[in-house]
Amino acid sequence: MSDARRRILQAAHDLFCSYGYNGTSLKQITARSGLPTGSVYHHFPGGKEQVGVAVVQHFGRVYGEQVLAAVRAAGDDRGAMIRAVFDGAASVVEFGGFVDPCPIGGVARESAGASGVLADACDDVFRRWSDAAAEVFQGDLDFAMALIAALEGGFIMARVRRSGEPLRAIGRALAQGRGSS
Amino acid sequence: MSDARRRILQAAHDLFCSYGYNGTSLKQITARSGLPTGSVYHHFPGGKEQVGVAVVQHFGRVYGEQVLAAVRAAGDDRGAMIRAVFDGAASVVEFGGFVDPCPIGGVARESAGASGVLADACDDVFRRWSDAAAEVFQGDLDFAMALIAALEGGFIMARVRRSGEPLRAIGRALAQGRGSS
DNA sequence: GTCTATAATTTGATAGAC
DNA sequence: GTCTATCAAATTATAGAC
Repeated sequence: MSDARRRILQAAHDLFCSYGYNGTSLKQITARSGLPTGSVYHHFPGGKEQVGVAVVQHFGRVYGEQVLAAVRAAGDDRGAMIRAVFDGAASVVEFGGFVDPCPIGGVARESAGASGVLADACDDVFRRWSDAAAEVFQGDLDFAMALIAALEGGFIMARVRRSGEPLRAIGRALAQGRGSS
Repeated sequence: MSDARRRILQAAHDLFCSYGYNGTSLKQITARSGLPTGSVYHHFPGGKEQVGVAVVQHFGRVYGEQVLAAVRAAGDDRGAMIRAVFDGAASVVEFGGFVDPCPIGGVARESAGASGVLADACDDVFRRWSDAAAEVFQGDLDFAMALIAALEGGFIMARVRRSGEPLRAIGRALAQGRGSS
């Protein structure tokens, strides 16, 4: 991947995390990446929508690996795993000034009714995350999806409250009765 | 509440559910409500942001009552309650053509990094929902928040997949070990 | 591949007649 | 309270020099 492409994706990612997909303009992306409009359209002829798809695909993989690593690091105890993920998410949100730590959920909600290719890219990421998490949880795909959904919802609640506590509360609730240590 | 105000709120609600807050223009709201720009600014001098706050406050109350009624109707069995809520949500999403059944979560995510008054209105709604649900669940505020977060996340997953199944899967997972019938 | 200039449209919002 | 006309700014996208 070229340096220019990387800078565009990183800038778009950061802006989507703060303002969402529709709330971010192409001008903001060029300003933050330091590259002019022409370069963005050279690397992404499909314009903003193609940038969005690339952000979802690239960072969907990155965050999937990160969360999975955090889950595995927590060991065998399922309750401890859950607590570790949500407590970690709370810390990240608090430390980051209550910016969305991941752009996927926001892009998904904004694109669901408007852009088929963006929505499909988001669905694909959710499927990969769910399948990967299900492996850790002894094939329990239902619980894996519940975990991801609760994480996405928790990000929303934590951001508008400007507090990591909702995420920690959700982690406590989900760990309950799941072998929490 | 005047008829004009009601029509504006309903139009904005419907559009937010389909396209989100930033994805909806004032022109779309006037077209759908059948009222001109001047009327919108007469009833909402604060413009689009004030319309957004009013939508969140009004429909936050409406949907809070609806979900609470559904929860109570399911009876004493906590697992059955949870299943009823998520199965019901899945049906609503499927029947509605995979439009968001509630605009709050989307507005919350889009406003969190941009509009203080909108984010505060969303936080207020989440607090009311959580407190009301906690009463049903014997004061378990953690679990009430987890339920709401999972519902919000489930809406996102269901919409991009164009299927109610993610919501049903999440309901099964959360009901597990909670006295499901 | 990078950059500037600009086109065509849409945005939220205002003014003022009725 | 309703409605039309309009503004200034921002939007995505394109053309073409370098």
